Amino acid sequence: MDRRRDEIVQLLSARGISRTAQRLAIAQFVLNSLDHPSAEEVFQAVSATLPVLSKATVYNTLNLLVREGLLGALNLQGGGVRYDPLLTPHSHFLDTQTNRLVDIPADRVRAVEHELDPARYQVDEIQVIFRGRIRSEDAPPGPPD
Amino acid sequence: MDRRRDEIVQLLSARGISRTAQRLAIAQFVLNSLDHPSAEEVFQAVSATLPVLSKATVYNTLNLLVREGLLGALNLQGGGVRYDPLLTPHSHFLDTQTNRLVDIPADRVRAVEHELDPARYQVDEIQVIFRGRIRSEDAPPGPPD
DNA sequence: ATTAGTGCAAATCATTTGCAATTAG
DNA sequence: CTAATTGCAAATGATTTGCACTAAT
Repeated sequence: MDRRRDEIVQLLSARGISRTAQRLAIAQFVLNSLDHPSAEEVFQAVSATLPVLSKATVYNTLNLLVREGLLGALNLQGGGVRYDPLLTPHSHFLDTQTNRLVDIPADRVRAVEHELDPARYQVDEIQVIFRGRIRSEDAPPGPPD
Repeated sequence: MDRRRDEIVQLLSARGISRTAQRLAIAQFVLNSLDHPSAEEVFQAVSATLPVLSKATVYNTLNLLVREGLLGALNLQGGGVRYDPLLTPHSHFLDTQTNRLVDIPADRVRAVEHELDPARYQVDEIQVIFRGRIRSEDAPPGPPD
């Protein structure tokens, strides 16, 4: 991880996306973000470093990155889209207390993929969202079961 | 299935929801619907039988039913909430061709529930959405178009 | 009669779009 | 220079809200 300007420029120009200060800043922020930011959060964060920025450009650029397959988008309830730079298959856990969304490795839920009859269902994508509480982020070594 | 007025009235009054023509009509429609309608679709359908109806009332009533645990709500991408009268745990398959959303019995994906470490994650709800194509049109459950 | 529910229109919220000014190639 | 990109503000679409009016208990 930790993609920096050089790599970002590469990714963009490889797809014929012309290089602008706004796109660079937005892409660099969102492609390095760990916490699934909303468009508003991207706007706030990037505005801090790049004073000349409009929301329209944020939306345009985020849509562009998604369209080009560089960024994932997922919408949970509450009418807000969240962006996710992790493109390999994985699931999400939404902590209903903190509203924090954390990634769950794909192998944890790999079982699902084989549960539907392939003769009837052609599965292109599986989205799994767990909702509940995370007991501790840094897990103090609790007593084993 | 096939809940009709008597049962609906029961369900509502059991929760102290006063009986109005609008609520009855909306509840009767949505609690019997098989195809996960949107608020707009509920409005259209119910308006046909109950000419005096506003969208505000549709939203109010749908929110009420969800709040009272009589109806499920799920929002997929595209910014629209869909309502689901099936309250027992189950998954969904979204046919990306027809945009049709079908229920998948819970036992098909039961495996997921045991994949996360309960010491770290307290799972209250699991939402699974499959996206792809449904192959067979031979004898799908539910009425034909 | 008192309270709750409804309809309408205005208000929000997130996102999109039209267009003139600006910048990239 | 010519086309693409930006910012702004207005437009959109889904949902909510304020308030006068009507129906429920």
